[in-house]
Amino acid sequence: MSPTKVLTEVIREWSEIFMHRSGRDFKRFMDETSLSFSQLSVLMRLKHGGNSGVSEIGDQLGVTNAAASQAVDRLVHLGLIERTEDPEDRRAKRLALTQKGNTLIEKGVEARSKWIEGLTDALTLEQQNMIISALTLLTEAARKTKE
Amino acid sequence: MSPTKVLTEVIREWSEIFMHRSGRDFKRFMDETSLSFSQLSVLMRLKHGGNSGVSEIGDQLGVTNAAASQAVDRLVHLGLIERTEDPEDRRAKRLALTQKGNTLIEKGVEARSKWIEGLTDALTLEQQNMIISALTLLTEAARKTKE
DNA sequence: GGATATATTCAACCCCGCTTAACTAATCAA
DNA sequence: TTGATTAGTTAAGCGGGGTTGAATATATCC
Repeated sequence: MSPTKVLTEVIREWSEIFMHRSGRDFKRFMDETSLSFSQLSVLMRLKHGGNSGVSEIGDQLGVTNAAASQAVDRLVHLGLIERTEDPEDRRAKRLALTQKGNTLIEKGVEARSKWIEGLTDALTLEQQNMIISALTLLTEAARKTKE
Repeated sequence: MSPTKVLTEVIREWSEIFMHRSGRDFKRFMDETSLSFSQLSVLMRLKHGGNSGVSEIGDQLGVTNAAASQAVDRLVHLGLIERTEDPEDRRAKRLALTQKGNTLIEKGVEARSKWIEGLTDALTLEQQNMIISALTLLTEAARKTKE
């Protein structure tokens, strides 16, 4: 079997396990925070992709601006995001995570990566170093393919 | 900095990127298939954890049995799962993916791992081998920690 | 056999997030 | 300046998926 074929197979298996566990953790996170999929998507978008306006949120979520506006509004009332007028174009709003929103998302990421960290406890130092190198490679490659 | 500290950091970063992209892909998959988070959870449970009854589905989803029953019913009508009487205990039903449901989930997994496969194209053979080893280690470790 | 427990479904109701449509306000352009 | 366009909000209504509680059928226990 060619190495590329093996790599594909390995990636598939890992992705499946990762998605399965992370999906469960994500669901739990939704329940704990009482936030919907869309609401968390908005928060992660702001965390990851920087600030943006309401329409961009709607585009990303694949919903109408009205729906995006409502979602944003709920998050503002929860104190998780800030909605200020854009000084450059006073029709538009600039959205940003509040401190509270930011730490909430970081808690989520932390929770969802904790189980992987548990996996590495039993590994030798050499194996850990290999994983560091491998994930670093993947992370860098992913960063390069912008969006 | 200790290697464990670095490893934790590397895992966090990789998880964050992975979750972000996969989350987006998952959302797209939900839209394309017109299936809800819960419905896909049920399908993945059946794909992953083997067949089960309605109550177990409910437990896993964290909803009442009535809700689980309804979710199952919708999926049966969509032809994605099969609901047959359990011959051992005729009060219970045994749920299983149909061929259609199975290929649908596999399509989903494939779609969600494809972007990672794209990342590895530009890597040397040596780097690819390292990633194979690393992900294999992680996958095996994950399999060992049952559930 | 009769009482009780278990697995699932049915029925009625509720809430949330989406859509469409109408509206406000700011900007652009002739 | 005024008409068209763009960003966002608001209101009304719908549907999906949840809940509780009763109903049904089978299992289990004495």
